Amino acid sequence: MTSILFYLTSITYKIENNTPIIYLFGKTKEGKRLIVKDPTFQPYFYVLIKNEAILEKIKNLAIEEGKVLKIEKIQKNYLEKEITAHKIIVNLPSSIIKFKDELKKWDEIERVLEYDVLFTRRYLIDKKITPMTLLKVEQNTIEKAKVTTITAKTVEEDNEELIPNPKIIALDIETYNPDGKQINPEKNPIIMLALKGENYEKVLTWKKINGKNIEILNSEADLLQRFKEIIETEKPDILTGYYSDGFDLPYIKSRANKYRIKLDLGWDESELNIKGKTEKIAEINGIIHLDVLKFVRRIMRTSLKTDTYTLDNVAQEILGEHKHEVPLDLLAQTWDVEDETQLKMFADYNLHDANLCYQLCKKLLPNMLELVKIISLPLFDVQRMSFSQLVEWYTIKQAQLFNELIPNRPGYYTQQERNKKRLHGAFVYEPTPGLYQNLVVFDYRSLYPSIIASHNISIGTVNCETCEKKEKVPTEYAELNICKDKQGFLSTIIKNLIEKRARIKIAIKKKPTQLLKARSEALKLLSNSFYGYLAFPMARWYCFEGAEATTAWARFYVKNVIEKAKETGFKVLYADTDSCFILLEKKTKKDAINFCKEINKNLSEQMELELQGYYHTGLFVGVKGSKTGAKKKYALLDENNKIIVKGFETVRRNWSFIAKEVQKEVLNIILKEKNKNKAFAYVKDVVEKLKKNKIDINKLIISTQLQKPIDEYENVGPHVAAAKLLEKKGKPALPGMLLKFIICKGEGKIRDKVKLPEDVKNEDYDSEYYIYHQVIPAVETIFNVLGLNIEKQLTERDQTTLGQF
DNA sequence: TGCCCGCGGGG
DNA sequence: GTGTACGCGGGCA
Repeated sequence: MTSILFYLTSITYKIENNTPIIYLFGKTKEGKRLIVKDPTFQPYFYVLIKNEAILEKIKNLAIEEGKVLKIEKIQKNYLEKEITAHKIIVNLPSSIIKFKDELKKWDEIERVLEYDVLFTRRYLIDKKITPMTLLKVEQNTIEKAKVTTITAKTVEEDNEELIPNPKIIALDIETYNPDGKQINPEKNPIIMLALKGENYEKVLTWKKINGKNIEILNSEADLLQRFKEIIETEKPDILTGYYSDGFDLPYIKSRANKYRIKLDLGWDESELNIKGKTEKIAEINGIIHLDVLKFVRRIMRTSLKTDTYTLDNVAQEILGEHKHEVPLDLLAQTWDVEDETQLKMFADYNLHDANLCYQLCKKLLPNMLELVKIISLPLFDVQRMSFSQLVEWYTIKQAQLFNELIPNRPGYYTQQERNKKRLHGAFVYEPTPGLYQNLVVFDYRSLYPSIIASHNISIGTVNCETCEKKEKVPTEYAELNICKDKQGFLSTIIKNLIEKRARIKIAIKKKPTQLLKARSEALKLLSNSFYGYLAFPMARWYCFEGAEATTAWARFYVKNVIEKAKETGFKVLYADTDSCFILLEKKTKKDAINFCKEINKNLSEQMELELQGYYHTGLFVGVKGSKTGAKKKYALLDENNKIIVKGFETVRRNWSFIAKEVQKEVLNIILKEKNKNKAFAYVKDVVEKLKKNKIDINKLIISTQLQKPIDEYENVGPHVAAAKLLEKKGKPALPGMLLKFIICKGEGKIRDKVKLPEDVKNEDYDSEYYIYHQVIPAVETIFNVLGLNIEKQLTERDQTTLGQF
C-alpha cells in the first residue's frame, strides 16, 4: 500500500452496488490526472426525539432501497443551546429525503435536521478537506481507465498549499444568427469556436478564412469533433467562458446532440452535463468549468462601477480593454456570401473575446481560490455562489467545528412571513436632488461586521433569557438586549474573520503580494455579507433581531461620522446603509483623505472607513420613500470623464430603442455639458417627433421573449398578444421566440393595441404610449432630481417655466 | 394593491 | 442530485 499526494480539483459521487462512492478528481504533484474513489463515507442526518423508545422504530425503518444502518447518540448544540441528538446513518444519500418526510409525521420526533446537506459537500466538511489543496491518500487498488483511478483506504488533508498554475482554456463561440437578437440553437449552426490558453490560441471554423491560428474544418460536425479532440489533448484544469453556463456550452451541447456526437469530455468518460431548472449550469466531471459572468455578477457586483455586465463593460473596467467593434448583425450575411476579409475580422473578434475571458479568469482566479480556501467547497460551486450562499456555507463549515447543528432551511411559508418583516433600517441622509461638483464617496461597509463582532450579536445572544449581564441596544423600535455572559456563535466566527483579515493586512503592509491581497479581499467580502444574511429570508441562521441591533448601532456610528464631517467643514450630501457622499466645495481631495484617516484613528481596529472615489460631477437621484437598503440611484462623471450609471435599470431589452437612446443622451448632456435646457429641448424634440409620428418605427419596436406556449399564460400581456397575432397569420409562436411588436393607436388595454412591425406604418403607432410609457419614464427620474416634472413641462405649452431650472 | 412574468448575459 | 438565483419593475386583475 502506497500513499499518494494529489491536488483535489473536483468531486462527485456515484452509486455502485447500492453503495455511494465518492469520486475525487485531481492532479498529482507530477501533474498527472488522477481519480480517487472513496467508498468509506456514509450518509447521515440528525433527529431530536422526545422519547428514546422511538429509536427502535427508527432503526427498523426502510423505504424502498433505503435502510437505516446505525444510530448514534450525540451531544450537540442547537441554536447555541446544548442538546442531545441522534445521528441516523443510512445506506443511500437519496433515501434521506424520504426518511425525513416520514419521520416528520411522527409525534415522537421533535425535529429532523441536516437532511439537505449535499453528500459531496458533507464529505468535504466532515473530512476537513479543502478543494484545490494537497491531499494524501492511502491507495488500495488501482484500475486503468482513461484516467488512472484508484480506490482509497483513507483520504486526508495534507497541506493547504494551492494547486500551482492550473491550466486555463477559455472558449467563445460565434453562431449563425440571421434573426438579430433571437438565438436558436435548434436551427442555427456554430460557425466559429475560439479557444485561448496560455500558449494556445485557435479559431475553428468551416468556411475558408485565411489566418495564422485559424483551422478550417469541413462542417459544423467536424468542428465539434475537433473541439472535443483539442480538449482531450490539451487537458485543461479549468475551462472558462463568459456566460458559458447559459450560452456557449448549452449551445455546443445541443448542436452536438443534433449530429449525435457524444461530448464525453469527463475524465470518467461522462458527458458534458447541462443541469439546472431556472438557471442552466454546465458541468464536466474532472474539468472545472467556470463561468466568469456568474462570478462577476454575483460577487464583483458591489465593487464594480458598471451597472451592466456585458463582456465589453466588464473587460473595460477590470482589464482596461474593450471588445473589438464589429457589425455583429452582419455576421450571418457575411458568412452566406463568404466574404473572406470580413470573415477574418469576425474570427479575430471571436479569438479576442476568448482572450478577454481568459484574462478575466486568470485575473479573478486568485480571488475565487481564496474563497475556496475559506469556504472549503469546490471551485466549481464557490464560483457560482451568491453572497448569502457563501456566508451560509462558511457558517455550516464552522458549525461542524463548534459542534453546532445546522438549522433547516425555512419552508416557503416561513420565508413569506419573514419577507413581510420590515427592518428598521439604516440611517438615510436624504440628498438634495441636483447636479453637484467635486464629490467624494466614502464607503463604510466594514462597520456592519465589526458591530456584530464587537457587540456579540448572534442567535443565542439576542434577548437571551438566562443571562445576567447584558447590553441594551440603542433603538426605540424594540426592547433589545444582547447577552454579555457568553460568546455567540455567529459573532465569534465573524470576529475570527475580522481578526484573520487584520493579521493579513499587517502582512500586506510588510510585503504586499497578490495572494495576500486576494485573501484579504475574500475575508472582507465574506464578513461584509453577514449582516445581510441575518435578515435574508432564506437563511438558515436567520436572526431578525440581530439585524435590527446591527442597524441600530450602525445608525449610531454613522450619525457620528456625518457630524464629524460637518464639524470638519464638509457638506454632507447623502448617506445610506454603507456609504457617505460629501461635497468638497472649497476643500481639497487631500482634506478628504486626511478626514478619512482621522475618522479611522478613532475607530476600533475592526472598523474602517474607505475613500471609495472622487468625482467631478454627480447627478444625484434621491431614494424614493425611505425604504431600507434602497439602492443608490445616481450618475457620476469620474476623473477619466467616464460616466458611471447606477440604479437606472430602465435600459432593458424589452424597452424600445427610442427610450434607451433618449436616456443615454440625456445623461450625457447633463453630466458632460451640464446643460439642462439642452437636455430638455432634446427630449422635447423627440416627443414632438413622436407626436407627429416622425420617428422611424424601427426605433419603436419592443421585443419580449415568449417563455412558454401561448395557452399556458394566465395573463395576456402585450407579448402574448403579439404571439397570438403571429399565430393568426399562420406563423408559429413557440416558446423561446423573441416577439417584436409596436403599440398602435386604438381602444382598450395595451395588449389590444399591439401590432406586428410588418403591419405598422409610421402614422399607426400610438404616440401617447411611446411618450408616456417609454420616453418619459426613461428620463423622468433624471429630470425629477433637477426639480423638473418632465411630464408636466412637456404637456404645458408655456416655455417660460423653463426658467425655473 | 398583489400577482404574474420577464430580464440579465450570449449572437 | 440529501438542489439553487435574485431583485426589480411593468402590466394586468
